[in-house]
Amino acid sequence: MTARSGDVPDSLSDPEQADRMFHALADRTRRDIVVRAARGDHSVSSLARHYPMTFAAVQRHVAVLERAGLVRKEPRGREQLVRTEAIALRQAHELLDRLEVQWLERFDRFSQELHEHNEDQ
Amino acid sequence: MTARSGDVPDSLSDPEQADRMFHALADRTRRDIVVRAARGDHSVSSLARHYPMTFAAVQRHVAVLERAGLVRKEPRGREQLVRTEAIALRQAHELLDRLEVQWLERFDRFSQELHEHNEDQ
DNA sequence: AGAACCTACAACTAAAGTGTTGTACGTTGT
DNA sequence: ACAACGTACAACACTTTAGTTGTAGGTTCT
Repeated sequence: MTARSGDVPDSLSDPEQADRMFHALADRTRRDIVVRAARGDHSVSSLARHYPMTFAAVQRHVAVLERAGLVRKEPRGREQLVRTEAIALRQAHELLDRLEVQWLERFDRFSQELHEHNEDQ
Repeated sequence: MTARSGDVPDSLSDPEQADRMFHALADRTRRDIVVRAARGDHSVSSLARHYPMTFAAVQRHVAVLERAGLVRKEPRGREQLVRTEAIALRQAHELLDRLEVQWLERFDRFSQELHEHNEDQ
């Protein structure tokens, strides 16, 4: 077995997973759900009460977050408790790191060249 | 004047700007453009040669990145040089930080409670 | 001037995202 | 058993997005 059930999808090596992750974060309601579900467990319907939309709409938002690996649902009697998956947020962090590192490398090259020019004077 | 021309939009306090930023990153081609434009300046058409789509399509991707504040176009003769805006990437970082911090706070409370339980034994 | 190149933008099609309502089914509690 | 609650999911309408092609205008170079 290469992956346990419940493992977080790998957004670092799978571009489509990265797509899903950033897309999931590109919505105000979904970001708010991530924050609430990070503070503590909430059922889908208790989450739904905070937003100006139907339960079904919030249910779909949670599904988007779940497919992105940002959130996990755990059945608890008749309700589903939603929990934020911290590992996925770290992955998003590392993805941004990679983009930023590229920039810094270029910045370093640039300032190095600048330095060499100054030495010529 | 409260904002200079060329300032990066504030994705931290403006939810719609955060939407634009994450949405811009939720596409493989656009992430790749960010990386290339971070390594060095590229015209839109030189960027376009790397992707299996028309120049117009890539031009639109650059426009999405530009509206998100992730990239900046600078006219250079007949071409437009695309440069990655590092500040915007930092803002995305900080947005993720906020989400993660919420989780860590909850984790701290949880481990604190756990600790108190252990002390009872 | 004229050819080649880069960009800007409108119009169009196809696909995906977001919300709604309605229906169905398991769970809880009286 | 029955009502109330929580969830799942399909069908539908509307909007947005991603790609295409076509047209037009400015720049570079001979």
